[in-house]
Amino acid sequence: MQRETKQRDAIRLVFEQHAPPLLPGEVLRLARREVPSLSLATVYRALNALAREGVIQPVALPAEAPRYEKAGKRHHHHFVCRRCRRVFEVPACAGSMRRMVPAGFVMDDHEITLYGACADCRRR
Amino acid sequence: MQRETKQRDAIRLVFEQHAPPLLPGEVLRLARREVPSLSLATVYRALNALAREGVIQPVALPAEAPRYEKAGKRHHHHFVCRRCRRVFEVPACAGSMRRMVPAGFVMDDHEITLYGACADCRRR
DNA sequence: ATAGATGCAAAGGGTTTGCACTTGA
DNA sequence: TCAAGTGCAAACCCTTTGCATCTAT
Repeated sequence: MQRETKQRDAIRLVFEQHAPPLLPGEVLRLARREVPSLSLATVYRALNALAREGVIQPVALPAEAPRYEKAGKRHHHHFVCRRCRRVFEVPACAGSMRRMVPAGFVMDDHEITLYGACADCRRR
Repeated sequence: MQRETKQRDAIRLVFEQHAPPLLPGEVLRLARREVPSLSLATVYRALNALAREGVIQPVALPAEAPRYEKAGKRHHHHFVCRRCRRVFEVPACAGSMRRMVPAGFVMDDHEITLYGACADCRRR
């Protein structure tokens, strides 16, 4: 990503304006507000480039297609609502994971995903 | 899955003999030892059926294709070795996840995945 | 001017499905 | 016997890629 184009600006803007991790298709839909001619291929290319540059980061959730969110957030995890399928940021962490690591293994990262019903779906 | 066929027996057997979560392709390879003519389509159909029946359960790991393992194991999580890509069972759990749940949300399940180097890869 | 970026359509990789044939009960 | 199960190939869905065109520098 060496040039500044209106497509890439639009895609970067989407991540500035949306906190939850987004699917490529959602990025396309949102960025088309700025650039209606935007194609999905360009979105994929931009997502890969922006991720390589560290502007956004991939968010892999179990049984979910890969999403992306703005990079540089502080440590957090995600909550997946089983009803509306929305993904929420959870600013907390469980801590004590070190003791889960089997003897002889070395852990360098961990991922926690919570499942359940979000507040909105709960009310209904 | 109402009939007993040699294909399905072979697939069930694979899960009896292999603890770590398996990919469909691995199931095919292993089950072909019993039934060489086995097709991938049959594996997929059997995996879906066995999962529906609760004989096996899907194991969804972030950024990994869905795997399956024998159902009924006690609560555990998984460790993914970044070097050899093998998946290990971790019999422990971090506990204290309740406090991560945002106000108004209800959590009914959680998934923890640890990443790093397994003992074998560590030695090298 | 020209290398990089875009859009389209085709190609890939993994999973599912339609259909004729086979087989368990 | 005959509905359920199998194997094959085609269909699907999502992501990547080839290529002609466009455009930022």
